[in-house]
Amino acid sequence: MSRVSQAEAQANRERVVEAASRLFRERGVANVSVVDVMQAVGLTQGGFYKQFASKDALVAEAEAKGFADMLQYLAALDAEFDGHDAAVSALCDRYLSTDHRDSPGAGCPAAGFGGDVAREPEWRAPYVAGVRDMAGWVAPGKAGLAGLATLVGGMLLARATAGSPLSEEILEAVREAAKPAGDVPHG
Amino acid sequence: MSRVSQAEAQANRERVVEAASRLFRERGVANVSVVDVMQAVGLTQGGFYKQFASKDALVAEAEAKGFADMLQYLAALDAEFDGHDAAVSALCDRYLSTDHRDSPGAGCPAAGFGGDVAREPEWRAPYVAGVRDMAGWVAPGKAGLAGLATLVGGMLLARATAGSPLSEEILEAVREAAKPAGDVPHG
DNA sequence: TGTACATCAGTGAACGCGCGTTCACTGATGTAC
DNA sequence: TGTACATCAGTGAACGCGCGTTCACTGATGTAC
Repeated sequence: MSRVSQAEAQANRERVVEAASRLFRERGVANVSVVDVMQAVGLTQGGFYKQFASKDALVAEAEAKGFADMLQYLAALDAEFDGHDAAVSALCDRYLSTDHRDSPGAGCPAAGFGGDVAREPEWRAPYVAGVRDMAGWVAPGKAGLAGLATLVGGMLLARATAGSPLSEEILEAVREAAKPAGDVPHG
Repeated sequence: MSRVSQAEAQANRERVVEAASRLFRERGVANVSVVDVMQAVGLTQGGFYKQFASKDALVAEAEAKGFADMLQYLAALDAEFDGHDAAVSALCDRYLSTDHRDSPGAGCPAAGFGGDVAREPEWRAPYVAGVRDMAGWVAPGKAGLAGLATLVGGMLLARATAGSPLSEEILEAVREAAKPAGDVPHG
């Protein structure tokens, strides 16, 4: 295969960003190579630089894609539940689940990219925008920031202790603490 | 320099663990090489394997050292303040400070190692033990786990957004939410 | 206490390997006429 | 619509580099007598 159509090239580019967004969240940016990403979409490494200036540039796009997907998921929760409070409560349950803990590649970008972004100032712009958006959905102002911090911290601790009973204890404890007061259980 | 005394060798070994514990928290395990660690204590890379089986083995010791230092710090807080509740409240203020945000190498190991440990099952044993100890100090049972999650999540988000005003907003919001109810301000 | 020698912490060069990036090349796509 | 050719997405080999780890060597330490 050599040249492909412009539409196919654009689709390939998007698939690269999606694969990178997933792999970076699963293994961390430093543990995923350009070869890994390109192989994940069935291409060879050489073509990468026809689409991206550098691996760093891909990281920024992968973050933005992760947050865009997350916001879409949050909007879908609002559509699914009757009232925003119920949607927020449902997010707490789903966020602090073993499913989410064990699927970082498809999970929250604030948790999945946080460790890497904390160390690399160059990657912060999409992260800052994404955190503002997510926190704003959880609740206006400080309550949303604090609520998001609890969710993200709970997920980080649950993942870092996965395989020990402590991990499930953390999920349960944070689930109870994070849900809006006066909430009733739902399935 | 060639052979040194047994006491000096033991001291060198401890200095290596301390330097590794600091560097790993600052830059992440994957971004710190064995050469980096040995240079930080003024030794050459070859001698590393006289003291440690592998870089992985060093990670486990560096985690344990980080948590041991943290627990010592928490014990010192209890000695400094009048009553455990006051000590916990003081921890929230100091934990969620810009000083702590900007000093990951000397800061909380649950936050500093969390991102790496979440990805590497082999490194989890010291982390699980450390999180249990820290959470137990914050409060017994689920309240301690949830409280620690909020602190760790707040610090992760604050570090990943450092350089933006959002970072300080997060610290303030989580500080207010994390402190025990009915607490009075202190300096 | 003094001597002879075995031990081994630390040195520094080397190893194979995978990394991010570059580049000459390929050949279907897209375009000018 | 058909032809001629320029474009450029993707290939695959190569680059210099830093990684974790190994190893022959050094010489002061530690010990046996």
